[in-house]
Amino acid sequence: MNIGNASERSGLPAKTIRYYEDIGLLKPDRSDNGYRDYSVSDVHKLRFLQRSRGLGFSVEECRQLLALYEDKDRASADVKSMAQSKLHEIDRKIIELRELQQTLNHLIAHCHGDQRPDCPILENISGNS
Amino acid sequence: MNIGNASERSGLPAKTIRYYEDIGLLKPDRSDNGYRDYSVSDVHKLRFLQRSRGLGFSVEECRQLLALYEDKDRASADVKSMAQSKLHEIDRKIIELRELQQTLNHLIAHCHGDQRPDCPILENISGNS
DNA sequence: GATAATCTTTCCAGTAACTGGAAGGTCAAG
DNA sequence: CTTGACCTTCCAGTTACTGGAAAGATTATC
Repeated sequence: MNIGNASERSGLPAKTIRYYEDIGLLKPDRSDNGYRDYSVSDVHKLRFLQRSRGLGFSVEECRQLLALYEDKDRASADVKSMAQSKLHEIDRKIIELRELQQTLNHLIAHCHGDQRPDCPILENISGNS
Repeated sequence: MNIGNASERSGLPAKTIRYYEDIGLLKPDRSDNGYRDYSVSDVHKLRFLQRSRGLGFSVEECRQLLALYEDKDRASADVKSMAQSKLHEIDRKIIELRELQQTLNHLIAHCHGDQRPDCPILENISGNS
């Protein structure tokens, strides 16, 4: 499939997809006309990149995560410990998102334009867990 | 408090804190010696920035969220709808993180170095919800 | 079959959000 | 009063895109 189609399915702009190829995150086939030809598996990788980038993982982290399910010859222990550490990171991110959510909920519930100078939200907004 | 202290408490490097000042996210006082002097409220903002940046919100989104609890004169409806839309974004992010988590769990459970070329993880990694 | 619209290609420059390093001023300890 | 750990500004470099030009390929319309 062409890049436009891959872009639509992955949610990433074509520009970004080409950039990801430049930095070696994937290597799609080329059609006879020179156009990039993306497989279903390529699209899965792109979609994966789209998500994890949007959730605060760096490109290098994404590269590792992609390698994780591509390097089939890797030792099981390696793979597991890598995935495990990312799982912990994700746990932490979910907790932080919940705290952010609480903060915004407090904001909605308690501050309707009439709050005092030292609104308690200020104490909460930094996530005092 | 000096920038080093603010850096420690917020989890942001001093460089980044100065950069955030450059782009107008906060304006700490200055001591007589010219050193930046951060208030507790400044540190809350920095901590807030540290978190939301790490969770995939852009600097401009963070600027809006900061404005949201600083602009005390704003119409309540404005504030609420803004916070509300961010809440929805956060909901979506939490769901995406859970899906990422599932993907990694499957990876750990099913792929210990002996998977076939078309590992089912590939289907899952893109989050087919 | 010409032509126009809509792809696609590469390349190069610009932006966003930092990050590192130099050159120099300030401060607290010994 | 000097040493070391701070702090300052400024300028250059990096990461991760993003926009635009110039040109070739494909598809739609006349």
